[in-house]
Amino acid sequence: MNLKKLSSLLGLSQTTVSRALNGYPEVSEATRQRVAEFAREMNYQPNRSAQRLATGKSLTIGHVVPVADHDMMNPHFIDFIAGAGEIYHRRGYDMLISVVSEDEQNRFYESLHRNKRVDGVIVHGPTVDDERVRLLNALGLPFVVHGRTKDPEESYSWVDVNNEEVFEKAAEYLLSLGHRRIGLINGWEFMTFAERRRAGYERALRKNGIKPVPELMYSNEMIEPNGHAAMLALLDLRDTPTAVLCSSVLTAMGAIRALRDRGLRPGDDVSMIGFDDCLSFLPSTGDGGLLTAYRSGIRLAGRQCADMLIDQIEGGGDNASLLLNAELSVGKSTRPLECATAAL
Amino acid sequence: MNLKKLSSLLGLSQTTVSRALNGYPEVSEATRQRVAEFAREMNYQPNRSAQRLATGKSLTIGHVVPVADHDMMNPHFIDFIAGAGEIYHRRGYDMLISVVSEDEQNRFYESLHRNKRVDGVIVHGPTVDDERVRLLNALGLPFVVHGRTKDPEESYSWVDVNNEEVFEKAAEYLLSLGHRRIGLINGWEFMTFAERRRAGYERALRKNGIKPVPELMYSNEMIEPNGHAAMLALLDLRDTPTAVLCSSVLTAMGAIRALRDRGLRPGDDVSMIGFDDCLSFLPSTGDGGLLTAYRSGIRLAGRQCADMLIDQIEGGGDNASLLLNAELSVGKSTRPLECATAAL
DNA sequence: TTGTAAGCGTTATCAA
DNA sequence: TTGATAACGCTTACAA
Repeated sequence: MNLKKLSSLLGLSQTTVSRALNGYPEVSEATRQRVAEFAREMNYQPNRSAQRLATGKSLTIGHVVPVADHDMMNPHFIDFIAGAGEIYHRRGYDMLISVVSEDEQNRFYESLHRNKRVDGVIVHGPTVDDERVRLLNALGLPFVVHGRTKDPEESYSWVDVNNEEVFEKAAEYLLSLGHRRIGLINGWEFMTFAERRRAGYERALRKNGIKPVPELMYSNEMIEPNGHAAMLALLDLRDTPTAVLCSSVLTAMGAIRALRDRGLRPGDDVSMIGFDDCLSFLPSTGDGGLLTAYRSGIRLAGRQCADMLIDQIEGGGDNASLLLNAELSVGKSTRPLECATAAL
Repeated sequence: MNLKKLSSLLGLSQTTVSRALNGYPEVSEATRQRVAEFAREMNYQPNRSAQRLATGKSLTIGHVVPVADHDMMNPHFIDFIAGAGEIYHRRGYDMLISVVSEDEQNRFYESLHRNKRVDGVIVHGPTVDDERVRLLNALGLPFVVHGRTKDPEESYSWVDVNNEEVFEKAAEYLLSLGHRRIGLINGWEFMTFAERRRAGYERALRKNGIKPVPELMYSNEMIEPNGHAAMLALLDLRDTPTAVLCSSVLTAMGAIRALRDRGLRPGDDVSMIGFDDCLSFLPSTGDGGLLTAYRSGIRLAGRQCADMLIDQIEGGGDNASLLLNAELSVGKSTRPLECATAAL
């Protein structure tokens, strides 16, 4: 069933039927009713390709993910996608996810644009100096970055969490509990979020007269085994940390496993704070939970990015930005220094 | 830049240019070369919507995921997507992911089909009696199921793991170590894979003269906290199990946490086998790893499903099916019964 | 080997 | 308020 048949059956022109279906004002209420009802009855659904061709809009948002990059195809990503997907569905957009090798990536963005396959894209996992931002700006393809680059001059839309502030506050919280030797298990620091987190951590230390030392800072992909390895290394130091800050709930889990391997207990022996994106398949963190953590719903970030991008596409609009606040919720993994068993 | 401009610049007809670009045989090698080069030079990329409209193919595969269903939007899903996405990219298809509420789901499949938005879909997480299979067969929309329904008469294409056999073998392995009281922490048993796993588990017990008892069997969403809760409940039994079979590496992690909460150790006190989909962000399981597990790469399943579906679409082909084998790799979490510390 | 012309199923511009 | 008619950019008979 297509427009032509539908309209001939109705004894109307395609134009009128199309207008009726798309809510144009110049259609009489009577015919609109009749058309709508008949269309439903006939199970008519407009051919999307034809619509796209005629309007020049694809009604599709793209997400390009590098195939080998674990840091992107990670459990956080799926939650983001779930959030964004809700919005796309609600606002009548399709979500196109492309799995592309690292080196084809730029060419692929160009192709998405030239092909007119998407009206815009979401950029995941921005690095400190991300070439995608320049590329997309050059192409004129609307986009929203989940996160930020380092350069404050670059203009683009973004949704991000207050990473620097959060890690500063987290470190300060540990300092307020009396901890002076605090470890950091961070993500890759060519990723902006990780760089910012380290900056916040270091600032808190410095404000308290403590010099950040490299031996307490680890930077790696945020997966459980890396948290485990980093914590083991920290525990092997001559002067071990009494508290550790983790950039992810996954590395925090690994770190806790390392503590247990050494017969230590989180909280009791070493205080731990994780940064949690509220992954639904993991144990609950936060108030009363296992792990003291700053929490920021990544699903929410997905929704916000999607809405912002569509607003931009439809409004032809200016760049926007949104800083989400992560908040601390105290669990069982942090303890004042004096309450802790003498470590080792 | 579009075909019209490109061809007029070349002094050729659209037809010839189109044919040259699409590898039709009736074009002279000389012009093909010339066209190809010029197109590259001009950065020409065909408008996908126009192609789709003209050919009637969308070159798109759909994945419909219910929004509220944690069991689907889970970390396994992302790995599947990564695998499928690789194939789509390689074979020139787009991946459309739709996040839809449970109750719109069927209508959405219809709409995808009527809209001509996809050439086929992958069905995730089939239940024992899955209405989507009937719906899609009725619609005539090509699809491949990742998993199976219960009804062996239903005809459709699928890719699945030997769930029943694997759980039978896993239980037998535990039995061979001397364990007689074996717990099962399963997924939701309206999902076919979980039902099959229980069947395998029960068969192994019965073959060894042991009657499966409900108090040792848990069925729930496969997330860490549920594994934790189930194991706690098992440990609260008057007669606790000496070994436990977990349907997921996530519930296995929760179960291990529960053991630790009670001062017990996996392997030493309670043997554990998990079913692992090789989630890259988790600690390694298998040979020499923490957890004895049956392993089956879910990413591979994604690739297989994608290839099978595209073959079916392009070949106009018959239904196919593929049974993947999971294999046991022994880690540190299983021990002969006599070596175990007397539990509790 | 190349070209002409008719779709594909919409939307959008005019005119009535 | 409605209707012809021309795009939209490609593919594909059919002709040459």
